[in-house]
Amino acid sequence: MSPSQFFKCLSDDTRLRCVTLLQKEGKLCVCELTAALALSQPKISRHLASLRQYGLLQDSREGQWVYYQINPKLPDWTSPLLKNALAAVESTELFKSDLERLQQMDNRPDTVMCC
Amino acid sequence: MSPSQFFKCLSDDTRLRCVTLLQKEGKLCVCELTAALALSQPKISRHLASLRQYGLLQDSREGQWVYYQINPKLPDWTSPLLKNALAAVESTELFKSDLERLQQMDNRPDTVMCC
DNA sequence: TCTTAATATTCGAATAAGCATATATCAAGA
DNA sequence: TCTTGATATATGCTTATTCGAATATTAAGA
Repeated sequence: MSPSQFFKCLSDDTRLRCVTLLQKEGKLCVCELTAALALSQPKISRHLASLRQYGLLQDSREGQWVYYQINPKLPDWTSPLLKNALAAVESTELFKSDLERLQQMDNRPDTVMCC
Repeated sequence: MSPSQFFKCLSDDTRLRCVTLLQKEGKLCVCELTAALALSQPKISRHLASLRQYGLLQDSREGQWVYYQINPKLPDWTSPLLKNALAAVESTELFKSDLERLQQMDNRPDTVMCC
């Protein structure tokens, strides 16, 4: 992935919010991201797919759920950018609402499926 | 400027190369950027105008020449990101060529106009 | 197998981006 | 004022992006 492609991944609010949440939470499934961002499922899914195609995210299926996380095999130059992007987005109202909706979500798969 | 708008500014190769050169050189006029990137003048000018409209760049006319530089009044969260972007782009072949063409440019206004 | 929840994909439409070419503006100097 | 070099903008076109709505797929459980 080239630098400009990396920035293109973060150039859309929906994608940037997903990537930021994933940095903060580690691993989230599509329904959690859908609830957190309060957007339609196809919209979230489409953006996650494009982030995966660029190599920024990695997906893994666990039963019914598909989890996404930041691809651990990204080139070195991306880490500081991701870290500073997180810092920039974290303080926005938009992102605070995302986090709040995520925490207040009912039936989060992690808590339901355990053991 | 929102974070996603900031990233959109850097999501195009032409714009990213301009911003990177400007970070490295401080201040360049349109003809220098045109020579460095080896692209058409209208193309460069259009992208510079959009970077200016987003507030990422600042322009200043000095006689015939219009100089562009990184806007010194950017929000704080942009500085580390710009620094990271510079580091990421600097090592690319594309950018090395840009720098080389700039250094080998004839009649650079800075050198010609002095005193 | 039937159903349901989760996720992905397709389709068509609207909008935005990007480009090359041509032309306009602006400043300096003859 | 005329010309020239530097820069900006307009035009017409093509391609990308984004979206909502509908539909397909997948996995789990009854």
